[in-house]
Amino acid sequence: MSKGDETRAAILDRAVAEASRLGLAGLTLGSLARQTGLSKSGLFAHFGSKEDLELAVLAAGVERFVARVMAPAFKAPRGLPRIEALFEGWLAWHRAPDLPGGCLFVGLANELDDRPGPLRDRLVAYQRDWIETLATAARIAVAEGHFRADLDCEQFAYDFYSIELAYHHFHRLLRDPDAERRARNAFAELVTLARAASA
Amino acid sequence: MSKGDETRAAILDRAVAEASRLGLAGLTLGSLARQTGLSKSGLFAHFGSKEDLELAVLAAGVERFVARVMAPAFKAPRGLPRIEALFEGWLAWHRAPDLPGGCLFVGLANELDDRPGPLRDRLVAYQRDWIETLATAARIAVAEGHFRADLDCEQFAYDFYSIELAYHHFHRLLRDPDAERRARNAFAELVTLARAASA
DNA sequence: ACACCACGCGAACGATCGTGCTATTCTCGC
DNA sequence: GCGAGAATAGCACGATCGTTCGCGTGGTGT
Repeated sequence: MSKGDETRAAILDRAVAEASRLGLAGLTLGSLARQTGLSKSGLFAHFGSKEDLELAVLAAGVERFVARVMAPAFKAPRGLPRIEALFEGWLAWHRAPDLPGGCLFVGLANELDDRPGPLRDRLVAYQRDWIETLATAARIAVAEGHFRADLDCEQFAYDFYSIELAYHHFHRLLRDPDAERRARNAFAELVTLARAASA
Repeated sequence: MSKGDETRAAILDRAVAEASRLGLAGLTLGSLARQTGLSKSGLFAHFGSKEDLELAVLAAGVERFVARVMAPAFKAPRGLPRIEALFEGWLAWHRAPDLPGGCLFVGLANELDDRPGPLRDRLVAYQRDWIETLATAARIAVAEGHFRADLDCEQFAYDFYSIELAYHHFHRLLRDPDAERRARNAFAELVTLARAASA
């Protein structure tokens, strides 16, 4: 890795952490330059524009998410074990030390939901992928006989996702010490319902 | 109402809408002045500082939320009907025309979760109130015999809230046309579980 | 109707934003 | 170890941020 790539990676490290805490609005070239010890223009040269930096931050976040949550889960056995691995991996993701502000995507989602552009488009695409992954995992669990045959797998993905969002909210905004327990309760209930024979 | 109060209210109207779409970061005195036809300094004079404006926006949002969601729900009969009214009122709240960016509080939550200060403190207090209201409503439903006796009412509030957050996410970011149906499904399931006799 | 004061405007402030240019320093292949 | 090209610094730019101040003007209470 050349010198340039090294510093670029170091910048992105700080940028991801900053974006996690303060969002893209709080991610400024000035503060980023201060934190990395670079000059503002020296830092800027690594990215053609602010938007390119933001895109790079998003890409770096996705890369980490895939490596830490997706990939390990796909090493777990198909069906319910994989779904449990996704749940656990995502819980750990929320508390990753390099994401001091919690899940990067939840923060970005609220900032970008009314701001059209390539950044928003990519985030939406990633989110759809992630939700589709959840739904597919549920379908596999049905095929494996872990979940009941008539399970609405898209609804399962929605409910799964809603637990994540609530955890983020209760943990990061309200600092609720019970947030994790509540999330686990909700997940256990969700799984129980998915296993049960249909009514 | 004096002239000053009138313009102040008009400013807050625009400010609430702007904060709903773009968050507090996108809420600038300049754009607000342009939209209201005031000069920047003239507008500024109505609020001692940007933070005071933000606090006023939050207060105005809470006022509307109470008037449109809380108050009507408390006119509904105690127990399950009231809980259903809370759910419906909140669904309507998300799509209020004066909140073009969706629920004001969800947007603010993500912006303030790592930004200490009086603004964050107040938002947290409001959110705790809202959650406590949900839990209390569930306890009443238990007392009325609508919900089973051993229901975990705090967990119920968590699950209820998670549906709201997921709806916001699927509706506003992903523009998912099924968002409302998914939310209703999840709510129906939540109620069913709360009614059922304990396992 | 008059006086007064709230109300709003205009100009300017220092800071910081993202972004160009030019120069200097450093790195790495030969 | 030298020369080419990448990497970084320095400086300046226009724009916009929140904020201050002084000055008019028009709404308001008597």
